[in-house]
Amino acid sequence: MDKMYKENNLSKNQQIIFDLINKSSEPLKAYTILFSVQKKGIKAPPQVYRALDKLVETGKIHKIESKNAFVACRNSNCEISKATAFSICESCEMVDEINDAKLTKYLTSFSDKKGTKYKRFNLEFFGLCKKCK
Amino acid sequence: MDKMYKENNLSKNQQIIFDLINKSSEPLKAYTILFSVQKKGIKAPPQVYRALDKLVETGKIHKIESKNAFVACRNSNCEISKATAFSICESCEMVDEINDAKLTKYLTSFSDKKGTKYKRFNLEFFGLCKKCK
DNA sequence: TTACATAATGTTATATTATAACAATTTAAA
DNA sequence: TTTAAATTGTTATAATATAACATTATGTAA
Repeated sequence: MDKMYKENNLSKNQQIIFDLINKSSEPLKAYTILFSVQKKGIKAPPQVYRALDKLVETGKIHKIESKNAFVACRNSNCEISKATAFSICESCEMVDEINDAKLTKYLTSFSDKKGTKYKRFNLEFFGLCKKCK
Repeated sequence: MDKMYKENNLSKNQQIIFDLINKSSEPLKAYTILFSVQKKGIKAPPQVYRALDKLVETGKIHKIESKNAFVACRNSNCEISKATAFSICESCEMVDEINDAKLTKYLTSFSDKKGTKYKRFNLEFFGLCKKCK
């Protein structure tokens, strides 16, 4: 049978779900995604979670842990999600990815009191966004 | 009736659940806690979640967002959980609270490109702990 | 002390988030 | 072209968390 996808490295379900997240202005939850893509034939949670897992793994999206929700990566510098930072508005729930070279460098090179370095971090800032202030 | 608690500022359920988390060497999940405290009369999820919420609110414990689990605060400097940082071992799942004044100061005073400052942050580092390395 | 507001508790049911397990198909590539 | 790996489809269920409501305990102020 003809190949069903090839233009890029995403599979059909991955592409559908990435597109949805990518054009969203806010973090999307797994079941919100599920309901949105049912018309496209994605009918069950495992299909969504598998695509999300892969997209996270490849750095195309990030999971906002404090919200159990997903955003598209806006930052070519966070190679495969080793170093992620977000600002989260406590009022409107808006999430922005922070792309700050100095911050990344500071945290990437951080070592704790025992001298241990870490290969990955996730940082979530909370406050009020410009609109809500 | 006689007052049931007063030695400190925690209620009965809060104290039971705090004690359990405080003496644990690893993060505890809500349902693990629930099973552990059923013999003490705490029988339903809302009782656990309410105590956890209050303990988080007052800074006695922290939630490890990437694990949906809770640890006791080991750091008198993270006043009411405004500035939390943890190291998480990807192999043995061990979690340590990081208490590093420079790090805290750096992140507390961080402002993004638009000049926005944040009133709270949570940082999770991932890597291998000393034992697992 | 009594009366009142607030906080905490107990309880049932249910909502939300996530994975296990297995069969089938598609893809890449040897 | 046949084989391994990745992806998909599907059903069921596990794990995490909250809604809603009734009751009791606690702190405080009249």
